[in-house]
Amino acid sequence: MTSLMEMQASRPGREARLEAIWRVVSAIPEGCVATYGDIALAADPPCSARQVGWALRQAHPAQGLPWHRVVAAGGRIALQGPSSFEQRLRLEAEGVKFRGRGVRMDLHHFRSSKD
DNA sequence: CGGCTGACGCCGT
DNA sequence: CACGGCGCCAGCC
Repeated sequence: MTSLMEMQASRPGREARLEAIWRVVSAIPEGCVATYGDIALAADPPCSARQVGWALRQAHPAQGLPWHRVVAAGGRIALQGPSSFEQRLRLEAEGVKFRGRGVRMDLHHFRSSKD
């Protein structure tokens, strides 16, 4: 009996939270970007921006999640190293314009239909 | 239990 | 623009 209870008690929804966040991310249209904070608030239930970063890290490449469309506040690329380069290339391939180090949020910022 | 580390965000200096 | 501090939260040691 502990097995069932333990399953719900020890993991109150690790997977559920991941899916809630992934769902919002996958809804970002091509050529658009959203911030970690946006995703956090749009998720159901809402969470913190940190958790969004955590969720993206847990995601598998095979999921085909558009992780590159998630940027930090102000359009900054939060990833570091080679990954940040890859993210920028992927975004530019979708027609996303940059200004300096960050995305032109005035052109590509996507907001959930609910707002 | 405590401390450290991140794909965060915001505000102050 | 560069730090630095604080809140935030999951994971690891």
